[in-house]
Amino acid sequence: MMQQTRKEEIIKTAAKLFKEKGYSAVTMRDLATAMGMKAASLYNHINSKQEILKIIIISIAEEFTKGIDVIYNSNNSSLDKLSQVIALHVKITTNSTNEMASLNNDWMHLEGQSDYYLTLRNNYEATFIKIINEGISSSEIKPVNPEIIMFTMLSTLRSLFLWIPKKEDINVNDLANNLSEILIQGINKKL
Amino acid sequence: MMQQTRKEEIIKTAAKLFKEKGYSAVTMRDLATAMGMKAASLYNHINSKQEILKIIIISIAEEFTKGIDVIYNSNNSSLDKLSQVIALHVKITTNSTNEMASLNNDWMHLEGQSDYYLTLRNNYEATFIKIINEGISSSEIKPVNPEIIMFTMLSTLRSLFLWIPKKEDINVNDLANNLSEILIQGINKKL
DNA sequence: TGAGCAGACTAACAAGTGTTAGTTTTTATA
DNA sequence: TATAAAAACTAACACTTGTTAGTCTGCTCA
Repeated sequence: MMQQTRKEEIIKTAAKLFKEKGYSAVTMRDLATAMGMKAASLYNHINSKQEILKIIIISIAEEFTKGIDVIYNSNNSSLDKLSQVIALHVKITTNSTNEMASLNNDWMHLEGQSDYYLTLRNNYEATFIKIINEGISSSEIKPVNPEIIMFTMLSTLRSLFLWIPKKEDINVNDLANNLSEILIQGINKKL
Repeated sequence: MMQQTRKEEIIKTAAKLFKEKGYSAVTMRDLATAMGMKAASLYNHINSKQEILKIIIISIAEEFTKGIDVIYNSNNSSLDKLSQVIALHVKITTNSTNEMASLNNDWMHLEGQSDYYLTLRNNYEATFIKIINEGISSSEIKPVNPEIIMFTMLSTLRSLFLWIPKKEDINVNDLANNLSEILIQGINKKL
């Protein structure tokens, strides 16, 4: 239906405001003002503030889960898989920068639905760890604590939404390549 | 004065609640309940909700600024300085886990004081970049985009507050050493 | 042209917000 | 044990919150 457009506009605008101040600090009147309408009018398109948050977060979380499963089941080396995970984050974050902020900062405000989100996140991290462990087994990856490896990589990748909008000049492929270089090879020149 | 104790207790409790739900979603009645008192009684000790946030954030931000200045002005190699920065983050985050959450997530709710916070943060990042650039000049560090190096390291270090409380078994020194290894040497075993 | 409808509006609600004023209880010390 | 300070209380305030009900406007198409 064509009216979906308006609903999607509201959700996109909400994501932008949520990024700036967080879900709780954004009022329906703030959102309405940003949309150029009155708060009550929003309810012609959406059912509740909660629904907006749910749509933003769950759709992206599912995108990540699907993405990493494809990567895990491919026939590449473990290090290549990790590079592909990096590229996955860069791509999704580039396309959905504001939404990524809600995913990271506001998932705990999903009333009744945060269990589902946490399940998705736990599955994602479990697959991530499997890739690392297989890389250690095959001697591609140093035998460092795999949780610390994942933590380091995921911290960086989950923070991309803070950084990408400031660096519009940087090419997406370059960014993914630079991150792979740093995260996988390190920064030590070892002369 | 001895009464400071009570005020500090309130601030510590507030930091814990702020970490769980964010500044905006925590009400003075929530805080009072967690303290075992009524909301109005909080005002015998603190002036406002804002004041609590300000104390939490500004004191830690100043600790970081002072810490990195000492490291920058020391006579170590650039890579050693970076290791010390990592240890600084691990130490402060271990001692002030909940407060770090506010620093990262709620600084934008500092009404009228966020400019000062941003100044501190910009100074911190400028010094960080200087360390990296000097390391590149002296051929200790690979000539990768220094902003991306800083972003990678800071993302990881700023996320430590999410991770440290789950890993109480891990020794603080071990964690700092592992992070230095991964962030500086990379994870590639390069057989 | 006129019926229907998407989408805006105004007005209002009940509940929750940070905070204040004034009062009572608890604690410590002289 | 009396006194004063510290710290709790009750009651209330003005304002903001998400949301609902009901209405008006303007476009689409039979």
